[in-house]
Amino acid sequence: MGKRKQSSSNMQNEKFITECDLAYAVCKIGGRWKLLILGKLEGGKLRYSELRSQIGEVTERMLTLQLRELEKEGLVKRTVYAEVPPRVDYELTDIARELIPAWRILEAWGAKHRLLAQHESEIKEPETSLQ
Amino acid sequence: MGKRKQSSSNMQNEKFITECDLAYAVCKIGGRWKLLILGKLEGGKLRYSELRSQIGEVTERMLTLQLRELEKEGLVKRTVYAEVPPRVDYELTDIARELIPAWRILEAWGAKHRLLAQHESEIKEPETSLQ
DNA sequence: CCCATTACTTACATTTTTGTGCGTACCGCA
DNA sequence: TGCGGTACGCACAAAAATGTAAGTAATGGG
Repeated sequence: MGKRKQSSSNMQNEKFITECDLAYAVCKIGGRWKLLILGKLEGGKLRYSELRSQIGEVTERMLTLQLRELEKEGLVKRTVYAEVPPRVDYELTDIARELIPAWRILEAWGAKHRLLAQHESEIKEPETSLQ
Repeated sequence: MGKRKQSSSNMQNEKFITECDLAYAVCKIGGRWKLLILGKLEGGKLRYSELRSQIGEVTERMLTLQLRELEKEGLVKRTVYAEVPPRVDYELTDIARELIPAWRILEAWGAKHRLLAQHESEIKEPETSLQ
């Protein structure tokens, strides 16, 4: 999340991979906390502190980093009010909203297959099988 | 990609985050080479060596790791033939195919916004502006 | 016996991402 | 003058992902 080495193989490969439109898109939403943030913002504008408390586990540093990236990528809009104490709020851009249909599908898929996966693991691993 | 520390904050956070169905789903396809692999397999079965040569930049190690994960996640099916030299092929599972509609949307989004992003950067950075 | 082929392993190095803890500016209020 | 609240920034550390270079097994063919 800090600057990256432009010349590393890693970076070159990323460029190569994101020539695929699909990989490019997933890349934009692939950060650890990004989807959670975007999800919270679907309901409307939120301030930094609201996001922080709604997400709970996220640290301020991570929240800031992810918001900055989302902003750069054009998925969220950041608005700063010249007040003290400071007030900043974040909202989805139209570009982000275009992704919502895809989110819905992925969400449904996730819900379905997570349940299946849990079920399977229950079958495979009977709780502390004696003998 | 090696084993992960079950107790790390990182791991705990991942568990927390993937309680969100959407994040869970994206997590499954989020590896570096996964989407490229899945994309190639959309056209049908391919053997290991075919994938390797079609993707080009990927190393054998990475290809193997990503395929193993996709297999664990139930997105690809691996078939080994008892021959020498060995022959192994990979194909999408039904679970993976359920994701295709979402891929199409993301792909279209990626194509559209990548072009826009390129266009913007051309405006902002006139090619080696003299004076 | 030596070689080529395929689909991997393994050990190791590098790069990137994520997390921790603490510090900052601003101003109004007590 | 000291304190509290907001939205960060920074240095550092840990963990995870990715990349590099080499090696392996099995076996049919020369």
